[in-house]
Amino acid sequence: MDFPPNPNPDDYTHFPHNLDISEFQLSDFLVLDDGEVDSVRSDSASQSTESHGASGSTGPVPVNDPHMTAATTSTMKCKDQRVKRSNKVDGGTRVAFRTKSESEIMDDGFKWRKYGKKMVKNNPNPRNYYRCSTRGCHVKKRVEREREDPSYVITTYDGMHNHESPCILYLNQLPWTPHSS
DNA sequence: CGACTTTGACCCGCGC
DNA sequence: GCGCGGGTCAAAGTCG
Repeated sequence: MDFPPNPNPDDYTHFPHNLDISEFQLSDFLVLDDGEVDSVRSDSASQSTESHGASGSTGPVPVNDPHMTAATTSTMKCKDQRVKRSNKVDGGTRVAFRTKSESEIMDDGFKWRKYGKKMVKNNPNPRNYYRCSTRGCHVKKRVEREREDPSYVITTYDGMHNHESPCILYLNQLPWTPHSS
């Protein structure tokens, strides 16, 4: 078995701890009007510390988002109509991360295959579509740069992985890892 | 040669 | 009903 993909050790030692990151659960606020978005996010923030980070990569982990801009919320609200259609995704779990990174490739330990690229309205930057390349796993993610500040990358995960990260599997095989017991 | 990326076409839901 | 826009498909090209 090959070493799991992690080509950007300088950018991320492990997803996504040392990033300037913000995250939110789209399913929580997409259906809301402008005025309600903040209150919901603030409410979600109270849960965030318990489930710190998303190193598990799959669970919804809403946090308060000091970086969230009006532009971001408007962009996300545009997705509302698509969400209604794509709610059939596995598990219905949808989590988005907003990270400050020069690279659009968020290495979260899983292996992704790109299946589409699209220019979206109100954003000069293309949106990329990825699907988990593990057989039987239908998790998808969208990656796009924020229009207002291209140094931020918005990554949206759809669905739950039905397998361990190749990273975890590899670590489990190592004799010194605590997972091996 | 298999896995992956690219990219134009197509499909579908929504608003007007 | 029609046009628009987002999401997906699939063929062709690329790479290791």
